[in-house]
Amino acid sequence: MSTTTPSSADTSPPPPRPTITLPPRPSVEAFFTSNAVSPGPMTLVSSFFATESATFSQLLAGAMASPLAFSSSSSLAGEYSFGKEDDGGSLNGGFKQSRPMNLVIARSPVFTVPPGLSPSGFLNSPGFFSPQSPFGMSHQQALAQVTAQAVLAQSQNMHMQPEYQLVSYEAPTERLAEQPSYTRNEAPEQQVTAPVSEPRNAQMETSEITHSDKKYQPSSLPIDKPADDGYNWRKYGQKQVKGSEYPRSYYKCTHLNCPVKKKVERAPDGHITEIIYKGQHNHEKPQPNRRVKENNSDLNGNANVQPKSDSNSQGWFGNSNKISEIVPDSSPPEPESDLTSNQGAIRPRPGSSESEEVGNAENKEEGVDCEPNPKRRSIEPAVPEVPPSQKTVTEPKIIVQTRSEVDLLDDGYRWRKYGQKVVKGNPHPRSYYKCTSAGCNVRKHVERASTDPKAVITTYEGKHNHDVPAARNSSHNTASSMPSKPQALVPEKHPLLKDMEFGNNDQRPVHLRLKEEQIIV
DNA sequence: AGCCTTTGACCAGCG
DNA sequence: TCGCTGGTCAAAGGC
Repeated sequence: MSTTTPSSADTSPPPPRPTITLPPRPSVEAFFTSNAVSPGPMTLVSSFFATESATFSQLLAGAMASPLAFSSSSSLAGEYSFGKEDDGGSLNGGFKQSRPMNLVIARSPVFTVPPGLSPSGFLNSPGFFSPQSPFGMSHQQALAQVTAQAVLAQSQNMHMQPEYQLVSYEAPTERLAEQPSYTRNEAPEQQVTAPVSEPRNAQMETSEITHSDKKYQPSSLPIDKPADDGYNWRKYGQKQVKGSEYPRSYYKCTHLNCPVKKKVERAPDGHITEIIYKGQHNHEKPQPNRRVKENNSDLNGNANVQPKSDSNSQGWFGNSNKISEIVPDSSPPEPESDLTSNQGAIRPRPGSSESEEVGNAENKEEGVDCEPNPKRRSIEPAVPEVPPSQKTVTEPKIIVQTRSEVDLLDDGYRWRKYGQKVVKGNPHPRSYYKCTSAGCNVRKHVERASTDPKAVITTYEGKHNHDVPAARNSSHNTASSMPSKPQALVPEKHPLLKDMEFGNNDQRPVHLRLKEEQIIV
C-alpha cells in the first residue's frame, strides 16, 4: 500500500566521504582472543565492537572510504591487482606481505568464520590479519566482512524455512566480486530467521559497509544494492517496512523471461539483513562484461542452460540464484536434494557454471567476476555462496582452531584426498578431499593462509548422506589422504596449529577461484 | 537510446 | 468490511 522511500532518498547533501582513523589493532586482537569459548558470530562481533574504539558507523565510514567500497571506481583495479590474469599472485602476495606474522587468529582458539567465506579470502583477508590491506581495506572493513560472514554462517545454521532464504554477504562488495579466491557461486540460501538482533554488527553487505550511512551515500550510488550474485537485477519496487525506516526493495532478474526475483530487506538501522530469492534462473549467469538482456545466448557463445520450470508459482523460495540452479525447486526433493536442504549442500546442476567442482571450478568463471561490467553504474556486492536451506539448527561456526581443537572438531568422516592446488602467492597448496563413503558427494578443501601455515581453513561442500562412520579415533576432518587415519591430514609435526572449519553441519559449497592456480593431483 | 532507480498507486491476501 | 501489509505496476527522471 504505502510504498515509501523515506530514508533511501536521502535529501541531505552528499558530504565528502568520511574517513576514519583505524582503531588500534589491539582491539581487533582482543576480539579474537577474548573468546575462549566458541561464541556465536554475533557474540564475537559484539565483543569486538564493544571494545572497538571506533563506532560501527565509523567502521562503515572507513569501509566507505576504502577503494574497495566503490566497485565502480576506476582506480579499483589499480588498488588491487586481482581481477586480471596475473592478479592472483598479486592478491595473495599482497596479503602475504601485509599480513602480520603474529596472526591474530592464532590466538583465537575458536574463532568462527562463516562458511560463506572463502578460506583463501578469509585467511588472506588483509582486514583480518592486518589493519590495512594492500587493497586499502582496513581491518575494520575486514572485520565487517568477517562479521557479515559470521552472520551468514549463523543464518545458515538457523532453522531454515522452506520458502525463505536469507542471504548475507560479505562486506566489501568489490572484494567478493573481484577477488579471485572467492567463489562466485550464487547467493546463498539462508533462513529468514537470520537474527537481526545485531544488525549493525552483523549483517552487512558491501553496500552496507561501503555506504553504511545513507547520509554519506552519494546519490548516484545505490546504497542497498544487493550483493552481486552474478546476475543482473532491476529494481522494480520498494516498500516501506514497518519497524524500519528503510524500505524493502524488490528486484527482478533482467534476463529475458527469467522469473527470478529477489527482495532485499534492511534492518531498522539500515543495513541489509536479508535477501530472499524467488524462483529459479532459467539462464546462466550473464557474462561480466555484458549488461542485461542477454536473451537466450551470451556473447561468448555460451548457450543458456535449458530453462527450468518456472518457479514463480513457488513463491518466495529461499532459492538464491545459484541455489535455484543447483537445486531446482520445481523438482521433487531427491535424496541428495534433501540433503542439500538439510545441510546446505549445494548440488551442482549439470551445465551450470556453478556445478563445477571445487577442484576445477576455478577456471570456468575466471575473469567473469573479476571484471565488473563497465556499463553498470554500480556493482552489486558479491554474495557469498550459501548452501540451500538448512533444517538443522547448529551454531554457526567457522573456527580457527588450535591443534587440539582440531581434534575436537573432528567430524568423524573419512576423506580421500583427490587433489590440491597451488595458489600463486601462497606457498601452501590447498588440498581437496572427498568423503570416502559410497555415494556421498561431500567434499572439503583445506587451505592454509599464505602467510601463516598455522592457519587452516576447512571448507565443506555438500552434505553427507550417511552417518558418521563407525566409531573411530578422532579423525581429523581437515585433511587426510588416508581416510582411515583421521589426523593424517594434520600431522602433529605440521604447523597447522589452527584450523578453521565450518563444522560438519555447516557444510557449504565453496568454490574457490584463484587466479593462476594450478591443480596438483 | 536503453536501462535503471525512484516512487506513488494499485491490487490481493489476511486477520 | 476495514485496515494493514506484501507485492507489483508504471510513469518519471537520471545516468
